[in-house]
Amino acid sequence: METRYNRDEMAARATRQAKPSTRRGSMQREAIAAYLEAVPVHPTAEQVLRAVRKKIPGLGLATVYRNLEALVRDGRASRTVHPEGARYDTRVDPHHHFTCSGCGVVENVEPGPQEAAWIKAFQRVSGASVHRIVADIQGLCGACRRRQG
Amino acid sequence: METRYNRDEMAARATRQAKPSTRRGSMQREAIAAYLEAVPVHPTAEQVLRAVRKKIPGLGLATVYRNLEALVRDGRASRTVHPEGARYDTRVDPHHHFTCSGCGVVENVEPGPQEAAWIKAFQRVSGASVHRIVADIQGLCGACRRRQG
DNA sequence: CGGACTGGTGAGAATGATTCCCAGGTCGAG
DNA sequence: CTCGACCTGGGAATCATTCTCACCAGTCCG
Repeated sequence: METRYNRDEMAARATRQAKPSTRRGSMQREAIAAYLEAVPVHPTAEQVLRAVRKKIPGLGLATVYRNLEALVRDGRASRTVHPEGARYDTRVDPHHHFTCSGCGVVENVEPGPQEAAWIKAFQRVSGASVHRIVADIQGLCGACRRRQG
Repeated sequence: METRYNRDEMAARATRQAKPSTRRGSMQREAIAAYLEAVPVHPTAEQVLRAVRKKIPGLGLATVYRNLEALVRDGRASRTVHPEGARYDTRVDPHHHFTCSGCGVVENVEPGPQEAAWIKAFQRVSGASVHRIVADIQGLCGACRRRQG
């Protein structure tokens, strides 16, 4: 209950968008998308909630999940499963992830040059068709490596 | 309560194992390990429970999780996170997974030949050290491809 | 033999992430 | 202004996983 929309924000969003007839997204959704784009880490839903609540104090967790799911469905974000909860990301083109087992940070990694050939060979041998490939590289980032051993 | 150990099974296990003094594992653990090794799919904990209960009817879910965790800790199995629950596997050497989005089956994929060079380049550029790399290839397996489109 | 100890067990409670449900609020069209 | 489509926040519900606990089998020590 008590939705308390912010008129100014809504107006600003409407201005930003080209189409006034079909209302797409909401202040909450755009705030979530903006946060995702602004932040280099790959946050969990909980992290998104905490961060966006600074802009929209009443924000609910269900709304965060709902909008993250919508962003993924619309191709504006991608979701990656991780041992400790799903991570979200605005990059939707093919890329991989590096996870530091020291500090838990997740960074993007560019695809390798020979990956396509490997996939092609796999498709030929197995008879399967490949839609996408996601690699998770696990290790210690430079900072953690220096700090630890 | 009511543990109801099966004497014959316990004896058989003891005979199978070389060391009689240090008791390692239990009938339940060995049954779980045997199932994992026998099955080509990458089962979830729930699937393991259902299958091994045919041998050990009273088996509890907590025991399955406990022993899967122990097997992973001892390097006898590996665990992979997946959008729908964790999957377990007796292969512990470097390899990747193919997931069919049609039937949900998970198959092993051998590492590509140029993977090592790619990792080496990544380590050089990022300053990180890599422990392991797990790729998940998503697509349609041959059977689902023929059945669908 | 007998009793303390260890390690494993099954049941059910607890947890944590995610989704569902619902009674609203907001906006645009008519 | 009213209607309807869409979206919201909160709390209940769900689901996988972990924790807690009373208990039991085998071992060690006397």
